[in-house]
Amino acid sequence: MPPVIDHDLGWTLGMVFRAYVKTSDEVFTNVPGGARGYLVLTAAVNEDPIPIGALAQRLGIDKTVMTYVVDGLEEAGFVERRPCPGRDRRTKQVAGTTLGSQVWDATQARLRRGEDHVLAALDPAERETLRALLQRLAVDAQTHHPVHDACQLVEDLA
Amino acid sequence: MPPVIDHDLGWTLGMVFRAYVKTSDEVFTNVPGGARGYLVLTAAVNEDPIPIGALAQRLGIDKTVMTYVVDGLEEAGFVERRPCPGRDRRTKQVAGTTLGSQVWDATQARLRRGEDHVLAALDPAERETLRALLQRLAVDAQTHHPVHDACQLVEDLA
DNA sequence: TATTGTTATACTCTATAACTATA
DNA sequence: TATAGTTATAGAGTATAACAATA
Repeated sequence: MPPVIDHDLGWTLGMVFRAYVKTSDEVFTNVPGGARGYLVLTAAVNEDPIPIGALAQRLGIDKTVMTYVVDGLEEAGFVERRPCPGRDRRTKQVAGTTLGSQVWDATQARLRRGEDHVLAALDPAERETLRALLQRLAVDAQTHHPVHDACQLVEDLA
Repeated sequence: MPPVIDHDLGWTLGMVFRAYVKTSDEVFTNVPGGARGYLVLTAAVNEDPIPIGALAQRLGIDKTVMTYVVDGLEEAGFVERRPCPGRDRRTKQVAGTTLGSQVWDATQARLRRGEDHVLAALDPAERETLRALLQRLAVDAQTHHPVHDACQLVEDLA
């Protein structure tokens, strides 16, 4: 019998994702919150600051999780919470510090090697193709806010 | 500032993986063990039977998890544990039942629609490309047994 | 009353290790 | 003594809901 499993999207995605997570455990030892902390740090250092809640939604992180991820990064001195410029004093934004920027740069380099490890089976062109396709799916999933209305999906499947 | 996050492999993989998991929650309501149960069922129904432990390793599932996944499938009557043909009476293999086969067929169809949902942003050719690339990475990760020796990776990253 | 961010609780996973029966 | 499968325990992770401050 042929290896049916190899064609299963769930299996392939899961295997690749877990391989990435394993690698990231090694890469992100210096970043509180691991891969998720790195994600927040990336946004804080490189992107325009937005309210914490909005960032959580954008990254696909639960807002309660976001709180202690930011806690960890702030304790390490990589980011800091600031009041938002607007006049709504409830909102805070997360901004990267100089130290955070340096750490991010260094981690970037390590990450690239970690990713090479995961993508070792593909040549450079294929890696780019994969990245581009995944990016489109991810952005699509985020904008459509995945299957947030499960009802519609259930109908689709019926 | 540009959206740096969108280019992060960890973020894209995570988003797509979670979108898949969400969808699979809807698709696999009739399969004990969810996506993982379906994986085991797929192997049991379609592939040559191998010892439980070997199957666990092949699917990337922990052997203790495998036990209760198989428990669930067996209670539902979708698979059954059998002694292995060889003479080692410790090993058992998981074989799909007729009912299991029928359930698998039906679930297959639902799954395809669920996957279409996740891959909606890509055209048919792109979907095939993505599947093929992921498959190669997954098979590679499984054979190389991911980063099972983290030591070597740590060296690589140093 | 609704919303932002935080805290607290409970629950679900998963990883570890111990156990049994064979070898 | 080592291995296949199972069981039991504990720890990490996550989701839910309640909370304080502001709107």
